[in-house]
Amino acid sequence: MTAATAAKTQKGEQTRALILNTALELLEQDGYEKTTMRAIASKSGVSLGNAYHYFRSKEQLIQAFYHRTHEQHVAASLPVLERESDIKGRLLAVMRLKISTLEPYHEFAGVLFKTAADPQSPLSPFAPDSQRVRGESINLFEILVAGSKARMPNDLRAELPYLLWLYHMGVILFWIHDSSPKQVRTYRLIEYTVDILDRLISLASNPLLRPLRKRALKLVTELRDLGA
Amino acid sequence: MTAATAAKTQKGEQTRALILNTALELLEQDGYEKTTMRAIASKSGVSLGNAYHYFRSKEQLIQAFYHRTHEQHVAASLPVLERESDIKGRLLAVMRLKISTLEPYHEFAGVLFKTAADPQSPLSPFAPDSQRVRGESINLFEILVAGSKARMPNDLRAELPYLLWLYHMGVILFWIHDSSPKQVRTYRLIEYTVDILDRLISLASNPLLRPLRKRALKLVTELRDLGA
DNA sequence: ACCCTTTTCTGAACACGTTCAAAAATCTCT
DNA sequence: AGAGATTTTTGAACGTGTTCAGAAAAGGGT
Repeated sequence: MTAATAAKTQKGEQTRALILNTALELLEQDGYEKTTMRAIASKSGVSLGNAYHYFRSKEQLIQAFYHRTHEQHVAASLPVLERESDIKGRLLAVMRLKISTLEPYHEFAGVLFKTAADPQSPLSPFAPDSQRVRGESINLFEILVAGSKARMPNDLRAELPYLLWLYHMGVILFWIHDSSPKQVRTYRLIEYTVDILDRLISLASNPLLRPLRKRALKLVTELRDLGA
Repeated sequence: MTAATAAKTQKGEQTRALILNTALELLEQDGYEKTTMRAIASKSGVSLGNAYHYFRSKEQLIQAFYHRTHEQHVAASLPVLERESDIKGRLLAVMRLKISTLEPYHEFAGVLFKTAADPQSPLSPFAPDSQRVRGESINLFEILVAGSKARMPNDLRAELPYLLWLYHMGVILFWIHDSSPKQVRTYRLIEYTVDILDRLISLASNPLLRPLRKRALKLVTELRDLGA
């Protein structure tokens, strides 16, 4: 169980769900700062201490929020991935949907990422605690790659989902700092970078670039091994 | 003045400096969490309120810390840049020095980055408030590029410092999450990526890659314009 | 039905970052 | 040197996230 104190009773499950739901509700409604633990407890009709019985910290609550938006994103992406086979189109759609899914929360996304960037936080995308969420997230890009007809070297194909996930994290980081109206810059960034990535994937089969490709992929795998 | 309330009197300057110094001292000694505003004020022999007269927030204090490590990094880099002309060697040295400069603070660097990642925070590397620091930081890479004999297209040469700064931010992000002993993984990352970047710069003159290069550079400039 | 264990829940407390009105010290100008 | 304006400094207060000892409720076995 990646979460905090699990509920061990039927009643417990109920209370836990109640707190979580009101938390998400308040979070969307009032943003991060205004959503105090006291407000959550109060609106849930629960004592402050009880909220902490089910959620180790305020960040825990946020993690649940993350997970929800991720599920929305996957739900929105899958239908598109069914009918689009071009890898460029697939990636473009998935990335655009990611941003549009996150759009309503742009205001306090900074705080989200802020806690996520702290490696000591269980919220960190690289932390073991969020491994499940990360796995699910990468999984989407596995589907994206597997279902495309794009021709590319096998070694690249194996690592591409992870690389695209990394890329997608970078785009989110950009988006968080993007204060342009309707986040125009982020959408522009996506259009450009997806085009560039598409070209790079095409070029990857070129023998001229083979050493470079090998080198880059070795970097990825070696760092992964060093991590474990 | 990017800082908080400036000191307007000689005495004020003194107190301001006193608070800042004890803050940095405690920060290095006890880490972020243990260094409370009360502790800083207390050790400085000043009231809590007075600390807030000179520093708008705890984060402000941290920004000063950032700046100090940056200056140390530049001081360590310049001598090397004098005697090394190969761009690969220059970049390798600068990046290694960056990490070794930061090394003592790895433990609480997460918190540093945590606040830095919040776009609403003046500490954010992309925020207008830290423009000066960012400018100085990019400046180091301008020196790095200008003093190298590497041949490359002019359009790339113009944007390379900024791109390298971006790259260096990415490495720092990786370093923060790197819990391997002595941060071996980060140093490995640097070796690999510097090699790759060096090869990419060499390849950039190749006509085959011209459209890709143009496209990538247009992305950079266009996003910059959209930002302003 | 009883007791004992486990779980749920409460309310008060703590330390923290931050704010603010007002006192004290300092500066400025005549 | 003195008066008025500005700056520095204080101390108390507020609301926050979080903790904890223990009360209340629920569950389980005989």
